[in-house]
Amino acid sequence: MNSQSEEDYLKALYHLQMESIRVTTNSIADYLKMKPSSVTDMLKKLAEKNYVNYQKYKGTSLSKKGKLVALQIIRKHRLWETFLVEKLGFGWGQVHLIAEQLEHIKSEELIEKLDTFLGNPKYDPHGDPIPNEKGRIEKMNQKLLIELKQNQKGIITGVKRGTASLLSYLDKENIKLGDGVKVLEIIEFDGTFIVEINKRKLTFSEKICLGGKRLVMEPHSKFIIGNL
Amino acid sequence: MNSQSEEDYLKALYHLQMESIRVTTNSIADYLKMKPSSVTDMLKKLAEKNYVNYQKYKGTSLSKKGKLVALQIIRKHRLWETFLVEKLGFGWGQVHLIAEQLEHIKSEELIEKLDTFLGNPKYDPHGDPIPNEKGRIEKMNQKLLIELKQNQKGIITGVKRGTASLLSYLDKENIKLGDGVKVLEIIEFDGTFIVEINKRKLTFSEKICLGGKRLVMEPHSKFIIGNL
DNA sequence: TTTTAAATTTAGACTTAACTAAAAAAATAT
DNA sequence: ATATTTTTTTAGTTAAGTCTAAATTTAAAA
Repeated sequence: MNSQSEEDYLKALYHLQMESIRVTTNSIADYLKMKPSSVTDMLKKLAEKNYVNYQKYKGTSLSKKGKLVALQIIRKHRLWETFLVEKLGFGWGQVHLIAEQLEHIKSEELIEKLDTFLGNPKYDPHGDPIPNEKGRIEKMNQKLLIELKQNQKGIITGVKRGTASLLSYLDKENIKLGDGVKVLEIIEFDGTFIVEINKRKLTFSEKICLGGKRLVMEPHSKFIIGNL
Repeated sequence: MNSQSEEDYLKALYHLQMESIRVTTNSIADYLKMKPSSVTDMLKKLAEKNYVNYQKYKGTSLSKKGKLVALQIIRKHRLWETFLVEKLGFGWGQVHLIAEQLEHIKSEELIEKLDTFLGNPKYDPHGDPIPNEKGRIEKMNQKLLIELKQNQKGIITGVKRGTASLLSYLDKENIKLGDGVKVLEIIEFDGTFIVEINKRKLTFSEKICLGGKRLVMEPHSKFIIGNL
């Protein structure tokens, strides 16, 4: 049985591995808001348990075993988020912190019954895919909003890197998964998108559309357009 | 914010206070399966926080503040148990361990929304009352099975001191809250009850009917009969 | 290539919540 | 009323997971 803390590290590793191949000690520390020295300690422990491949100064990666555990936590997290939004009526922006606690509840049977209760959903309320019991993820055919040209249309199927404040904003504007988007205009000067959603004209700054700093190298758009 | 451990102690205190006025260090240790010395440490800490009235060698009682916290944890526990049974289809006997984890999830809003989702239930699946947000408990008019005489009838509205093995047994025999009970015969020799439930004849040993050791002084019957 | 800066690890300390063993207090029995 | 037993507390230890400060390694700049 793994501790809550171990699970947090494995999950962090998984998310960081999505974004860059080499996961550094500092990036984990940043992500988990801890000091690098604490991270080193835990990495040693996880390596001992064969959850990660760790070599001093060389960075870390999840082992097969570690990845599976990470995916199971992510499965729990996303199922609980779905429950909170679909059944309890929480907004997009409110569920993350609660799901962060619920994901550590230990019971195989609970999670399988929850999955059934929710109707075996494939995607969570943010449009992220829910891994199955074996850790398999079904990827959606998605594009980033930034990739759309003028007059092109799409359907919102997710929000990438959604911070609490962005998600609350979307809640407030009543923008949901499944809503159609049409790009009315892209202002060249600053990359602002003017779009139509639910017959309303909205303006998204480049920051909302892209998130992160290195626009050209790693264009992670906040909005994902695809077939819901 | 209280730790999981603190919450466990407060809940234990509450339950033990139901059964006897003076709660001793050893009884808490027994209940929580810990050593008395550990209990002493925690009691000091809880006294420091004004959750308990603790005086060396003199026993402990919950303060008003501590009782409120305990009742809120019990509220959460019982609402989650209701969810597990009503919505996810767990059996009576399976839910306790999971609810024991879920009761520590921190979010006022979550628990209020869960309450609404469940239709503001007054009693949990074991027939125990669910405290409201303010810690108020609505008591049911209940009798113990042992109090019934031959040929008297009742409705099962709860199971007192239900151990996992008893609850599993009841699950297996398909005995549920709301089922009618008629006492067919009481065997004087060993106090065995022969009852009819769901048109089936069943035999309950005195141990099932009473639980605990001191039958005369503290007759805590496992079954409770009342108006559901 | 040497120097400087940044990233990482090590060493040692702290906190929480448990433990064991021994001491002290209270309850019970003689 | 004293001796014995039981209960409770104290003192010191341990493990997990964090931290700070210092040392070491790697990466970047001059």
